[in-house]
Amino acid sequence: MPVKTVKGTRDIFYPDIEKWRFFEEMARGVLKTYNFKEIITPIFEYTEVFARGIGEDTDIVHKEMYTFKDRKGRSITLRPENTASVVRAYLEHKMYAEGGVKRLFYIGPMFRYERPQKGRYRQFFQLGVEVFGSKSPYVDAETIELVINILEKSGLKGLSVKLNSLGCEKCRPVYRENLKKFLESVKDNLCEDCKRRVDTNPLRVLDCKVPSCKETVKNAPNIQQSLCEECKEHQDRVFHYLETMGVKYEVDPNLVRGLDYYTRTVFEVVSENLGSQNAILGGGRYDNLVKELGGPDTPAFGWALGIDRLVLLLDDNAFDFSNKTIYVIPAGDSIDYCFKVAKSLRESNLPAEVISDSKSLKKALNFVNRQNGRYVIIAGESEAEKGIVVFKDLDKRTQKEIGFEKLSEELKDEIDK
RNA sequence: GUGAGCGUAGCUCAAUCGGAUAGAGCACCAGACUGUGGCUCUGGGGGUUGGGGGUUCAAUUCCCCUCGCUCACCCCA
Repeated sequence: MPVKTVKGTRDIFYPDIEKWRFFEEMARGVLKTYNFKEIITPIFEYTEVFARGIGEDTDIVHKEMYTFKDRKGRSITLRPENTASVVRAYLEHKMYAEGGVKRLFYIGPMFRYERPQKGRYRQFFQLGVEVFGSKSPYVDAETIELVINILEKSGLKGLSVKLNSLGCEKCRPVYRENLKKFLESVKDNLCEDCKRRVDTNPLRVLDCKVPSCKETVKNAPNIQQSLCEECKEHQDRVFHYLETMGVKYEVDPNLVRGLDYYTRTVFEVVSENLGSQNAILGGGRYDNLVKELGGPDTPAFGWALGIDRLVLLLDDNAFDFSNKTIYVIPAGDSIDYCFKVAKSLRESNLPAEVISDSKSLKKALNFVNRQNGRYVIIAGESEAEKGIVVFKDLDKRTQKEIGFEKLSEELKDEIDK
């Protein structure tokens, strides 16, 4: 095997691609009904966009980016996520000047240099949304409801929605210090990783899976009880709207997200049917990012969904993979006639394939069988002379003659759509 | 970056304690069968056993290195 895909990347093709397209088209439809507009940003940006947008201290920026120098020596990075790029675009095109609320969605590949495993790839695909210009908790709730809607239309089971608030620039630092003090006092009971995190990312300790850490952290100060009045009020209203909208959720005070920019609402949807990479989407509010990147003070909310992981969960049985192609088979020197027939079918929006390379009718029929094909049209010399075709339904084991002119009309009754 | 498991034909897998020309099923190609299908029968093409090195009279088998895949850790979608 001379050349292979790069580690952590893969080819996606039939039949899996059918599931991708189903999801993508369904999601686009839903997004349209919430008045989201698509944005396509470049898959690479100046490294600075991500370094500043995601946060220098995050793992993503630290060790997971595909960064290289272009021919002029500028540092370029393949996007590890898309929020930073969308914010950059929002600012570059001064979209804030329109006033009001801006709703954008994107869909496309992201790149992270990580060790691949189930549900985790170096090139993976995300569908995401960003809402700019609203600090209303209604936006938090509705944007979450939007993605729950998409998930429900995907037919997924065994999902749970986890919700938390990380506070704002006023209450978070206070909480962070209190937590740090607490963790220092119980440091001996923590795992090695967590001992390190006490300084680098104390909130992350709350989410550690090591049993001893879980136990230790049970008595840690709870962010839910440390929220300031405004944050508390915001969260209560998010809860209220979610309940009105019929979205079921659970509050998880230990939910922290890996990106620096989140404020207040954070959420995550996990599946019990994936491996250890069980988060299929995550997101939250980021009220300071736009300002930090040099824009006007603009509150924002967004989420990103892992399409690879979602497709992994889609039930094969929910898809019709049956072969609806009408195979057009020549007999004798009738390939010209076959094309006429196929053309006619295609004009009527019926999928047709001419079998031009088969040495015999028998072999052609054999081929169709192996393709799990059902419909065959024999368009041989004698049919061409009479201006008819022979239509066969291989499942029903029936065949009949149809006049060329009546082809699409008659087939509409025969073909199972 | 760390750890574990696995790499044999296109696919799924065999190959005894280290032993002969590495086999089978499915798939593919051809014929029986020159205009009517899934069956059957016959024949055929396919492999540097992931790669490199070592031990041995002899390596798919044992050892080392390396690459790849998978899962887990870290982290995340």
